[in-house]
Amino acid sequence: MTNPKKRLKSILDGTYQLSDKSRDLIMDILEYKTIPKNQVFIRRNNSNLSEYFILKGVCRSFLINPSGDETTISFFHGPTVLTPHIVRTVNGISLLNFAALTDLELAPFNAKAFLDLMIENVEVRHFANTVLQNELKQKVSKEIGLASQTAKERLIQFRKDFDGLENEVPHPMIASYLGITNISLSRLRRALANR
Amino acid sequence: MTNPKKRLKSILDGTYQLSDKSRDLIMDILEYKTIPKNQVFIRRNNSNLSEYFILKGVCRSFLINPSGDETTISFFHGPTVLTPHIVRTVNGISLLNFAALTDLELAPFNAKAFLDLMIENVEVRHFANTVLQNELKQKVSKEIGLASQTAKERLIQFRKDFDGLENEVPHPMIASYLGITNISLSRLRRALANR
DNA sequence: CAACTTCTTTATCAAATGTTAATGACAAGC
DNA sequence: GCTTGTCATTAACATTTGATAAAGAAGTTG
Repeated sequence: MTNPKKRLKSILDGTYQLSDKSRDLIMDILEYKTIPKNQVFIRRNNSNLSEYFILKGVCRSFLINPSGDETTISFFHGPTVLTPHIVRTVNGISLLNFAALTDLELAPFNAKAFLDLMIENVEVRHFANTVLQNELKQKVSKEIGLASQTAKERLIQFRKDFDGLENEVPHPMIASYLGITNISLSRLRRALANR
Repeated sequence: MTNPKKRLKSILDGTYQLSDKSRDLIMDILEYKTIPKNQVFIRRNNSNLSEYFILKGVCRSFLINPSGDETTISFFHGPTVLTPHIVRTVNGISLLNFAALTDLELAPFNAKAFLDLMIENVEVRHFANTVLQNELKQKVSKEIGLASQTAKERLIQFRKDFDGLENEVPHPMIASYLGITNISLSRLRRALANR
C-alpha cells in the first residue's frame, strides 16, 4: 500500500503543487481498485459517476463506429489522471469506452464529491483546472497534428508523447489513434528504421 | 441595440435555460464591441482575459506552424459562444489566434468576473459547464472524424456542422480545417456535385 | 515438438491526396 | 474598357495511403 500512495503523490504534485491539507482532502475520498487486462471499465452510453487516477498500467479511450471498427481516441500511461468526468460524460452517461491494455491499478473517486471539494477549496479548484487545461491542450495538439502533419510526422510525435507505448500496445490501436491503417503503420515503422 | 439583446438571449437560452435573475447577472458584466473583417482580435502568446459571445458574424481560431502555414482549428458562426477562456489560455496567455472572417459584433466580458458569478450562482455554473461540454464534444467529434473518416466524409460532415460557411469563407481555411489542401477540397466539391 | 493463435510484416494493385503550375472567374479600382 | 488582384478550378505527375491476401514471427498449449 506504500507504492500506491507514492504514485498518487507523484500524480498530484506533477499536476499542481497542493498544500498537504488540500492533498489530504483529495486522498480522503479515494478508493482503490484493480482492473484486469482487456477489461472495458467504462462503457459508452452507460452511467459513470467517477473520476480516476491511474496508479499503474496502460489504458485507452475508444469508440466503435457503425461498421464495427474501433477508433482509439487517446492512451493513458500511469501514473496519470484519466480524462475528467465532465469532459467524457453528459448527465452522468459516458460518451466514450475505456479499456485496460495491461492490468490496471486505479484510484477512483466520486465526481460529485470532488466537485464539492473544488467549490470549497481554491487549491483543489486550481488542480482541477490544470487537469482540464492539460486535457484540452493535448486535444488541440492532436487536432493540429491530424489536420496538418503527415502520418510519418504524427508517428514521430506519438513516440515523443507516449514513449515506449509502441512496444506495449497492439499496433491497430496505435494506427487508429494516428488516423491510419495498421498496414500503413508497419510501412512507416520500416521507413523510420531506414532498412 | 434591441437586436444584440435578442441575439444574446438566443445564445444563452440555446445553451442552458437560465432564470431571468441569473441571465441578468451575466448581462450585467457584458460589454459590446465590433471588429472589422480580417482583424485578428485574439493573438497567440498575448494576454487575454475575456470571454466572448459572438452576436453576429463569422470568425475562426487558427495557428501558424513553423513553415508559416495556417491551420484552422475551428469556425464560429454567430450567434454563439467563443471557446471558453480556460480552454484557450494558460495563465492568461492565449494559445490560439482568433480572426474575424466577416465584420463581427462581439459581447466580451471579464473572465474573472464570470468565474466569480459561476462560484456564487449554481445556474451560471451549469451554463458554463454546458458550454464546456459542448466545446469538448465538438473536439472529440472532430478528432474522430479526422482519425477515421475520408476527406469526402469530413466535407459532408462539415456542411452539416457549418451550413452555408462553404460559400462565406476562403476555401484554404476550410481545407486546413478538414486536414486537406485547397486543391483536394476543390476536387471533392466537384465529385460531390457529380459533374 | 507440432498445432494453433495472435500479431506484424510484406507484396500487389487501386484509390486518394499532395505538389506545382497553369487556367478560369470575378470583382475593384483606374 | 482595361488592368490588377484574389480566389477557385483544372491538369499532370509524384507520393502516400488503403484494401486484400499471403507470409513471417513469436508465444501458448497439448
